[in-house]
Amino acid sequence: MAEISSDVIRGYNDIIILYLLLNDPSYGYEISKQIRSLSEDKYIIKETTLYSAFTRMEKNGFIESFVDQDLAGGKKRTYYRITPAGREYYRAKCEEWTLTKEVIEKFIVGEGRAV
Amino acid sequence: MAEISSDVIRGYNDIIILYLLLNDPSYGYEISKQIRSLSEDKYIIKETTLYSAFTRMEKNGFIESFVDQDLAGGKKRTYYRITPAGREYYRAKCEEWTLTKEVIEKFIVGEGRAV
DNA sequence: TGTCGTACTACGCCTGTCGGAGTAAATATA
DNA sequence: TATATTTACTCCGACAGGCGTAGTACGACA
Repeated sequence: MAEISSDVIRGYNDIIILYLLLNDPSYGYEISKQIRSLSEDKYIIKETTLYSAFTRMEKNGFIESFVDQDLAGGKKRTYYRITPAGREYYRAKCEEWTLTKEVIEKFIVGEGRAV
Repeated sequence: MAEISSDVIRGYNDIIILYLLLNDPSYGYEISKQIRSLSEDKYIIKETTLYSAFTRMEKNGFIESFVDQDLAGGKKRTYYRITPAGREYYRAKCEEWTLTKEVIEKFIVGEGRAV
């Protein structure tokens, strides 16, 4: 089966992550599991990709972090919350997606057609 | 208006170029004009991107080049022709596109919906 | 006792894209 | 006739996101 390559997904990890933060704050491990289950195992984000996206998007003001210190065993967990700028960025990226999709589909030969 | 960013198009330039070689050989300048007109000016590929894609794809065996030496004034023009491996690569990339589109659309909130 | 799941961090490489500059001949415009 | 634009590339180096590898540390389960 075809796999999703890193070059193809590049530029979309941001919106995938932000989508999962639209309603509630969340954290790395949970988001990675949600991406996996929502995509029906078709896309499994790499940990390094995910956490570096958090760092970058926080730097850009699209998300904010806060730490839950009170987990069992004194463990901590870093949550992320989407900011208004992040919502705006998400909206813009969705528009860009629509446009990009239209453009790319002009260069795709549909299934069943001879190539 | 939303613009197509380089991160988003990354990974699709190959299929855009190969699509334009499916029926006939062509060359850089013509392909760049065709991309522009077919996309209705929504996507204008950068020259450096285009020519480095040629180099890379030739190295990978997806296209072959030949030179027309007989242009007016002794000018030459480098044409590219898609190979069977290139057709196979194009087909695979189209499949990947279908899959990727399905995945990404699970993380997109449609127009008119509150975000 | 050891492996699996949870929840990360750090380091550095790879690759496609792009900005900028340069070359040079043909054609269009003033 | 002089200048600008179009055609048709080439070279170099920078950038940024994704990813491989490794490491840390705790709890649960068998």
